[in-house]
Amino acid sequence: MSEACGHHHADGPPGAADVARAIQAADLRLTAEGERMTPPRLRVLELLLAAGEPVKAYDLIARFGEDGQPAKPPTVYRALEFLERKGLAHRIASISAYVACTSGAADHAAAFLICDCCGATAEVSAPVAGDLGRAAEAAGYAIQRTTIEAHGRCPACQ
Amino acid sequence: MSEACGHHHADGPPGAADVARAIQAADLRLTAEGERMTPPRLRVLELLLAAGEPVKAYDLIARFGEDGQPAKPPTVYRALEFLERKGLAHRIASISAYVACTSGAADHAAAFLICDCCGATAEVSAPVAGDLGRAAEAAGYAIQRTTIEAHGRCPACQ
DNA sequence: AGTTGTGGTGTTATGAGATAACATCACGCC
DNA sequence: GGCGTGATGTTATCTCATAACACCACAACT
Repeated sequence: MSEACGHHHADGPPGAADVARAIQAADLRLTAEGERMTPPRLRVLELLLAAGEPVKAYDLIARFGEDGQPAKPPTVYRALEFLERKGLAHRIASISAYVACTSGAADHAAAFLICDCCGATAEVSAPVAGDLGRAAEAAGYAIQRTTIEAHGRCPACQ
Repeated sequence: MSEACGHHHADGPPGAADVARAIQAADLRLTAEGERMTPPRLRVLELLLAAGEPVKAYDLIARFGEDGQPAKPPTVYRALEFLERKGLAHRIASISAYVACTSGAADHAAAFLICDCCGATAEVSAPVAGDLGRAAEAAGYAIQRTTIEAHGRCPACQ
């Protein structure tokens, strides 16, 4: 995904300390909500956080085992569904990939800026009340969730 | 796709006359641009227009032959890619489906309101210059294309 | 008319993404 | 201890999409 172009990119993956911190925060939040951070969920979240960019489901499946043993697809897909439901991860539909949430908010709509050159993504808060909301209101639609993804070039790749 | 709920829905599929009109307009525009409206492209556009709602690729494949003979996947996917490139159809990533364009504009970014109950969709013009554009500018991203899809309930299904 | 390049189509095969169905297990609760 | 619920393990399968290659149509040029 990354390094499709020859550029130098500043944002490397987060260090182990960052990952640990995010895991702990997630753990706390789940416990507070009466949810369980089980081993497969933890593992998938770990992989997403460590990647720091969108990851394909089958890459997660391949990386799942500590020893290189792949997981079975449902194991990972179930973890992803849970993480997404809890707002800890997001699916990026336009590239069929998954990414750890970088917003602190518990339950939120997200939007993404995706670099087609290096794969970097930036999560921004979804403009729920903005233009799209107005269009929906005009058409009489009651919106429940949104998929908002913008593709282009990140600052480093321009 | 439609009729998942028991409601009555006003917007039926367009009649043959509407389809014919849209086809002719598309044909004119392609000719003007030096592109060819070949049989498979025409057939796929016809199917999309007749459906009047998002259609799965393999449904197009199944319906392709006049006599019930399915097409080969590449035939339909190539037609879809062409139609999308020319702005005559759009892919809706969040449900992996395709829909005929209902905007007259030749080359445009689109956004969709999708009813999870009955499958109805409304195409609205993408808010390129709006919130998302501002977020992209703030993050230094140069946007090339967008995927904007809102899911919820259409007026009839609420 | 022959030739050649380009873009489109037909066909086979396979790769990539996701889920259904069912057995089993862990845990809290009474 | 017995039960209900939610999570996991496992097998199989389904859906979505594209690679690769042969062949064909058509325009442009000579």
